[in-house]
Amino acid sequence: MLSFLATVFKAFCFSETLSQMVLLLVSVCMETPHTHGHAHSYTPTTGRDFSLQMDSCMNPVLDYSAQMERYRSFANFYKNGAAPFPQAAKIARLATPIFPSPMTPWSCDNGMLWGRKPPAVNVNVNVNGAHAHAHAHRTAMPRAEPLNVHMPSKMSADNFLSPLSQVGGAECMNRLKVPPQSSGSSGGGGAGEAERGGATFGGFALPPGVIVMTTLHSGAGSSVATMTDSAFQIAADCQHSSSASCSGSNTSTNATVSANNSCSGGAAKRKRKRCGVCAPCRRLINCGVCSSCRNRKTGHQICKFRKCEELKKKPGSTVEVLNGETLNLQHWRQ
DNA sequence: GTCAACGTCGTC
DNA sequence: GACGACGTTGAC
Repeated sequence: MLSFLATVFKAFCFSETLSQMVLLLVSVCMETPHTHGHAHSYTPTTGRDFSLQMDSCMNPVLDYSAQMERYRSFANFYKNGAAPFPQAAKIARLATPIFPSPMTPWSCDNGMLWGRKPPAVNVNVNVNGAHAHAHAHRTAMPRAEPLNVHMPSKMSADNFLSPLSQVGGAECMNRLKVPPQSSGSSGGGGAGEAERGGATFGGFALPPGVIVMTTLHSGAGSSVATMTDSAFQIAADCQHSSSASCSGSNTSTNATVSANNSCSGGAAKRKRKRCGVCAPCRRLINCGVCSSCRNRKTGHQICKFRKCEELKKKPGSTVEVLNGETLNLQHWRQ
């Protein structure tokens, strides 16, 4: 009987609505034990029985305050220097912001999310003054707003999933559906689509603010939470603005970009712009625990996990090709 | 003016 | 090379 109920519930969770799906996934992930060595108040269940898993899945959601306490304990743990901050691989696993709400899981001086519209992204990377069109038709990153901006106001106080829960499955899919990438978006389809088009989940795109979690239930009943690269980030807004090119754009943003970049030709050294398309650029959340985040006030540096891949390289060392791939010239010459 | 963040420099 | 501090730029 329990097995039957478990099966029914499992099917329900994975088919009814995305919200219920995410609820389950987040709950499972909350159960994922972490390895940074300090004790927490909750007791992870091993999942011998699915009904037990269900209990363990639901409790973290129901007991939201307890979960927030857990997150805060993480923050205090690292903030107090109780242990060296784990390296990147560990960060992705431990510091994954499984945020069940717009609330910040740990204190961060910038509130984890961008609070203002990012500056226009770099739409062309040039070498020797020659410009290349940005492959993505976007002139600026979409404004990253607190998640509850997009949600009904009552949501934050009650259930972070309620807005999604209030819609049926079909409507939910419609809401989540991101307009398909324009075929004219520089012809960069194929492998790069997922990268530019935001996170997808089970064949449908996810809107900004949805954290993608995937779980694998092994035959032994143990729940394993895995994450895609996009899981750590809030899916980027897929809305692309008008084509960004040095010659064709008539938007003010593009005009600015053009003026600020090589199209103006041999301008003095200027701040480079984030490419806006690499994975770090599309990440909207500051990790809150890296050195850049911790030293935000004095370091003036962007979160290490949001540092543009292009800006990490030395100026002039890369060239962007039309299909969106970036080639390292130094490597290219070898 | 405020704020985010790039560039640069000094230190380790 | 990594890191932190600071000046500065650019968007708002």
